[in-house]
Amino acid sequence: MITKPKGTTDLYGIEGKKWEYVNSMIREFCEMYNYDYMRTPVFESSELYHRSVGETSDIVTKETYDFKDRHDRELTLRPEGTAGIVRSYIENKMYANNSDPVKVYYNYPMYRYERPQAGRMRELTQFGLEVLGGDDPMLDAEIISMPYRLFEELGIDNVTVMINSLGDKESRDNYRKTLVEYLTPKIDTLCSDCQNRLKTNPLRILDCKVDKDSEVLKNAPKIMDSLNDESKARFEKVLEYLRLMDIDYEIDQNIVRGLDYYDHTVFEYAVDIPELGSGATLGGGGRYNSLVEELGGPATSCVGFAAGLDRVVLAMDYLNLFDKLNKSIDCYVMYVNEEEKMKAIEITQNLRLNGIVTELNNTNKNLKAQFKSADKYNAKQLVILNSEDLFKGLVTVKDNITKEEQKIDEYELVDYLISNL
RNA sequence: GCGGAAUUGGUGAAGUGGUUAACACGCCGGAUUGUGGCUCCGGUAUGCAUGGGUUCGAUCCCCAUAUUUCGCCCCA
Repeated sequence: MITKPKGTTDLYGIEGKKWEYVNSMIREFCEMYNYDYMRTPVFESSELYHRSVGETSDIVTKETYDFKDRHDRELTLRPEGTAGIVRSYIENKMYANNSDPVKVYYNYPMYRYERPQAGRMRELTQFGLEVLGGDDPMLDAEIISMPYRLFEELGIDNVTVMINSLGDKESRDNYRKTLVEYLTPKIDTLCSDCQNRLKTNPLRILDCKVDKDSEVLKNAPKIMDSLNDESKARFEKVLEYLRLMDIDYEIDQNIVRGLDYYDHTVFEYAVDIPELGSGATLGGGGRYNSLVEELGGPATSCVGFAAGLDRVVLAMDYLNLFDKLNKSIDCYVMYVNEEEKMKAIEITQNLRLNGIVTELNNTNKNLKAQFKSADKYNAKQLVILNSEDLFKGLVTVKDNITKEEQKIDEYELVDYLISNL
């Protein structure tokens, strides 16, 4: 038997309904905020991801799907959303002829070569937001507030925004230096992973699960003390706007995010769902004011967010937020013989075209089986055809809740059903 | 990339080196020949993830592979 590739999933039945529900909520929500849908290719030049993500972590070397096509082009399956959108922004000169920022959302599959676990797939779906070409702290607050409200709308209402500022490049470089100077003499007290991180990505030590409670890290210099005045004032503005929008936030100076391109605001959504593990997050993002330039565009300030929907759906499962998705249809049409069947086909199409959610007996079974089938679909009304009545232009309609039954003129069926649903 | 655990019909699962692989749900058929949901009766794995090996004999023991899952790394 051929099995699915590691870390992929087949989505069908009730699981498919859950995803459709979340997707439609995302679409409605983003349109309410006047963000446009944007889609970029599933594969891009490998160079794009190498340059955007940076070489400091394992991401590019170990966790992308790289391949060569038939003309030896080096390509990579999209591992995240931002790089492709920035590439497209530059390539299509979306910065020209537009004094307003470009606001977009996306919601599509990504590919990462990782060891799968629950809620962590090789083919995963991410939903994200980007604002390209806007430096106002108001936009940081907008990007932070949107997912917060969306989670709320979906029913996940115990979310806290964890927020921090890395400051501008100067501030961040200062801090990195200060931190490395502080930690280097104490290197022996760090876990072995952190000893490596000290060289490769020192800020991530703050995030370490092993060392997070150690005295050394508790007494480590804080990033706020390294921010210059301008960066500090900027951060204060973001917080002020968040309060204005009544967003529940907490400052966490250990949030650094993994990638090089972030500056100023960084944030994550912490959610308290025991089944997802302690310290679980539903997504995060931040400001990236240098990425567009690094990829060859004009200096452009941007801020963005992304969340893995696998985790969002899992979280909603644990909170029983999909209960209302139980399938139900308006009407089920029953027949037994061929003459009735032909009429049934006609009637069913007519009902469907009039917006009545209708299923037609598909199995040529006896009536008993058809009743069971109708119940399986939670049909509200049953249309039962029989040859004698058809001859008189009548059909039987049975209310599947009250069990009351009536004979209706076939031409009045649509109106009757609509007024009784 | 590293380490641990798991895999038996459509589903949840019991079980054993030796002729017929429990039980339950679901599904199919009948009691009931065109008005059901309850009940009763019957049928539902030529098969125990895949490929090798050990054995007189393997679903069971061994090895490999695949997938799932837990932890680490990483987390865009």
